[in-house]
Formats: sequence, structure tokens, C-alpha cells
Amino acid sequence: MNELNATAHKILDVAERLTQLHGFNAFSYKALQDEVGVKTSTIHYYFPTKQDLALRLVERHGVRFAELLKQIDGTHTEAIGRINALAQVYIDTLSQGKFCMCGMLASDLLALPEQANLRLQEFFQQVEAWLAKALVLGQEQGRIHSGIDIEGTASLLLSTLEGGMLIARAHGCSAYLERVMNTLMQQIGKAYTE
Amino acid sequence: MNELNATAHKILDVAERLTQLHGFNAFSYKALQDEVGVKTSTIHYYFPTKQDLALRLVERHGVRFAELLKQIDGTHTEAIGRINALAQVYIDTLSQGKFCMCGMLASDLLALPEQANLRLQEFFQQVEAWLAKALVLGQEQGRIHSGIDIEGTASLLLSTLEGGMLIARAHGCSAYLERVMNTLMQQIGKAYTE
DNA sequence: GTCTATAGGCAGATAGAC
DNA sequence: GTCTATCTGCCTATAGAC
Repeated sequence: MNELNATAHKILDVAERLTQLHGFNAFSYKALQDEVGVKTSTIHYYFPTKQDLALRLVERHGVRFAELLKQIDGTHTEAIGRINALAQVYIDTLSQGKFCMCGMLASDLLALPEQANLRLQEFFQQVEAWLAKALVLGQEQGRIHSGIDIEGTASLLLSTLEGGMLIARAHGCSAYLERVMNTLMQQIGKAYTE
Repeated sequence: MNELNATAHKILDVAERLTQLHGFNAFSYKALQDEVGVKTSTIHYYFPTKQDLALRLVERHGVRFAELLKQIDGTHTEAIGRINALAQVYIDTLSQGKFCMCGMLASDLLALPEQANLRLQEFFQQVEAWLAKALVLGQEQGRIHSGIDIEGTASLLLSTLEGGMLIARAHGCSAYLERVMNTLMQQIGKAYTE
């Protein structure tokens, strides 16, 4: 990701924003030109085809998200706090009218090159692995019910974030996602059955 | 929906399939022409603009889905069976490589006319209301935990279906959605805490 | 590395014959 | 109701000057 220069990063920044707003199929190199301020031919210099752009987009996002998760671990010692911090990232994205980058790319799946598809799968697995770790920590801290299936619940949390975000955005209301996540957290949290 | 003739329905059939596979932005009138077997000008005769097409698509889908839910109620007396039957519809769709029609339209939200957006919201609310009814029935039948928030859990179920479907499709594996739904059903089902 | 210029094709949409 | 023919503009992508 650091082998890219400032122009390439700026192109990816705009492409990322347009993807999250409209979807990968719904913006053109011309739209990037208008926002980035360089000609489409310059964009093709960095990303010869749109499929190259898709791959770089998902690659950079995966790296950055890994850093974000590490940062949350550094600032939150409690498992519940970590999961809520992740949820807040999704809620903040929603409040900008945007959908999850990888959720959007997943909806545009058939337009992506195979390699981007693989990176997308890795991204989801990466977040689930982080969630599973947080759930185990929560059990040790006595805040997460000990009877739950860790792997299944990690997948459930991610699915709820993605699906809740999708529906919340349709309703134009980020509170929907908050409510859904609170409902789930109450059901897996210890307070629920005690 | 019945004011449409056979050609119009066939156009909607193909448009629906292409939407679920590629997204609403990712197919053209030309693509419809090739599959339906009538010229693009004929398609414009029925659906003057693509936004008209989007609206009709979501309208017909809402009507049909309401019929589907009523049918499930007719064939299943147990609440758990009803919810599982709905989940099976999503799983079957996935096994055809398709995403949920309304989930896909929600991802293409900014390309839709305002009226289609409203219909989309109604669709999600319709399914949630049905799920809430099933949850109440499940409580009466002693199969759903009595302490849950009905409205919140109905939203949680729908979010899990949509998000689980999105991620399962990226993984090319409908078993992912099954696993996620089973995990959730175990947590809200009575067997879990008894 | 960024530009101008342009290719070749497809997009959504319309006019008018039958 | 369906067709042929066509418009205008945008799409991805490339060639070649600077």
C-alpha cells in the first residue's frame, strides 16, 4: 500500500467514497477525474483497468482495517467495549450516508476480478477472527455468556453489522443499526440470563 | 401488478434476476432485450425509464413476498417452523447465486427514485412485522425465550438474514447463512437457557 | 507522470413505420 | 404492441506529445 504515491492514494480515496455511496458499478473514471482533478488517462496510468482498481481498493481497505482493529485493541481492554467500538465505526460510516466498503463490493461481487473476491473473503474472515477473540476475552471477563458458540456468534455479529447497516441505510436512520446491535449484545451478554 | 401483460411480466422476471445477480446499475436495456427477446424500444414502451422499471420491480416483489409469507403461515403452525421456512427461502435464493432482491436494491439505493426507496422501506417493515408476529406466537408456544425484545429481535432476524446472505454469497457458500441463522435461533429459542 | 485527442462501443431514450 | 433506425452522450481504454 505504501508503494502508491499521493495521486494514486487520492484516486483510491475518491473511488472508495463513490463505491460506498453508489456501488462499484455506478461510478466511472470520468467521475473520478472530476473529483480527483486529474484526467482519466492519468487514472488509467495508475490503474489500467477498473478491475485493477477494484483489487487495489479492497487490498488497501483490508490493510487499513487491520490497523483499525489493532488500534481498538490498544484503546479498549474490555471485550464489550471493543465490540461496541467496532460497531461505532459502522454507525459513523452510516451517518455519512455510506455503506460498508466490503459489504458494497460483496453486493457487486460478479463485477470483481477473482483476486478481489478472494481478498474480500479474507477481509470478512479477518473481522470474524477479531470478533471471536473479543468474545473469548469477554467470557474470561465474565461479560459474555459461556454457553455460546464462539465462531458462530462471531459470524452472527458480522452478519448483523452488515445487514443492519444495509437496512438502516434504506431507512435513512443509523439508530436502526444501534438498536439491532444492542439487541444482539444483550442476548449474548451475561446480564441477559442472570 | 395484474394490470401488466405477459411481456411486461417477462421483462420484470429478467430484470429481477439480473438485479439479484449483478445489481440494478449493472444491467442494461440491451441485456434485457437479449434475454427477453423483444427490442429495447419495446421495453421502453412498458417502462419508459429505468427508474420506472425499478419502481415496478420493487412493487411487484413486495406483493409477491406478502403472498409468500401468507403461504408460510398456512403451511406452518409452529413459529420456529415459520421462521425456518423464511430462512430457507433466502438459502434457496443463495444456492442460485443470487442475493435478496430488496437487499440488492438497498445497496443501489442512490440510483433509485424516491418512490422505490419508500417501497423498499415498506418491504423491510412488512417482513419485520411478520417476524414479530411469529416471535410472539413462539413465546405463546413456549419455544421462544420470553425475555426478548420482540421488535428488536425481529429487526435482528432480518438483519442477520440480509447480512448473512451477503457474506455467504461472497464466500460462495450458503452453509454460512444456515450456520449464522442456527446460532441466532439457538440464542432466542427456549432450549438455550433451559 | 500528466496531458490532449480519440477510438470503438454501449448507455438510456425517442421518432415514426407497421 | 412491436419493430427499425437513430440520437446524444458517456463508457473504458489507448496512442503519443510533453
